Amino acid sequence: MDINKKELVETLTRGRNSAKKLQNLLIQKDNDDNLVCVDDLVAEISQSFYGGLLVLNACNSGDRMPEVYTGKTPALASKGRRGCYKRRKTVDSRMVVRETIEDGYAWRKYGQKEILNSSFPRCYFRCTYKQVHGCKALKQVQKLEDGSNMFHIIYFGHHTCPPPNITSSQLACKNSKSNHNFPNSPSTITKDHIDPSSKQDDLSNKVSSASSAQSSPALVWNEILLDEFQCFKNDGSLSDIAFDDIIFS
DNA sequence: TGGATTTGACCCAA
DNA sequence: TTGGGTCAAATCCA
Repeated sequence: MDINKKELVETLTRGRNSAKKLQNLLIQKDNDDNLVCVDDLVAEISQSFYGGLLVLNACNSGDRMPEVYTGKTPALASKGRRGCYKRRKTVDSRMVVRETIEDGYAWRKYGQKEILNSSFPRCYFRCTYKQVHGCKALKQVQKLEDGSNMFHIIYFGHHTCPPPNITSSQLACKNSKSNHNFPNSPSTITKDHIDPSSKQDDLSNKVSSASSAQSSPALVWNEILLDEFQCFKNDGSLSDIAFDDIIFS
């Protein structure tokens, strides 16, 4: 347990440091060469929070420490002939763990695979507007094994299509009971796509803010981090820690 | 009827 | 050799 706490502190500290670096980069924003670095930082921040969540879950359940996401997820990519592809570079990936898989964008499911040693399939989505706007955004969704009803979501690439007509503040916190509809999102996905057994769960109508980060990076990422923090806090795991203490101290 | 989803096959990287 | 990412025909549904 103490080891887990130490691991959690280290993981969240790493995320905090990455967030600081990212914040500085976004403020400077005067060098295009920083873009790849920003992506790396974003991925690391996301991974740090995911790792922290895994540690917390392990603490709560008394389970053995899970392996923390390392960012070395093999990935997909281009095509040509059927089944012909190159695995995607992880530098352009962003990972989140959420109770909901909705994010306001319109996604079209193009595949689903049973994953070895995993109870739940991994689902593959691409932007609905791939044809119209040539949007290359992709998304992988897999339900977590820990019974927490949360989803491991990995975004690849960025939306080049127009963003959904919502602001990040309109996006719901996962623990809110309100529902949101997005008229310009013809095919927003729900939990049913990943876990059909969850049809009765009204959480399926919630949205997340993760993939809206492309529109205004600094502000939105701040909100994403705050959102993640709120969820940890609502889990009861971070009740005595302030958001600013973790992220922007 | 057209767009979205399902699902088995294909094929590459590890 | 095998796990996993993608394709595309079949099917579903509004």
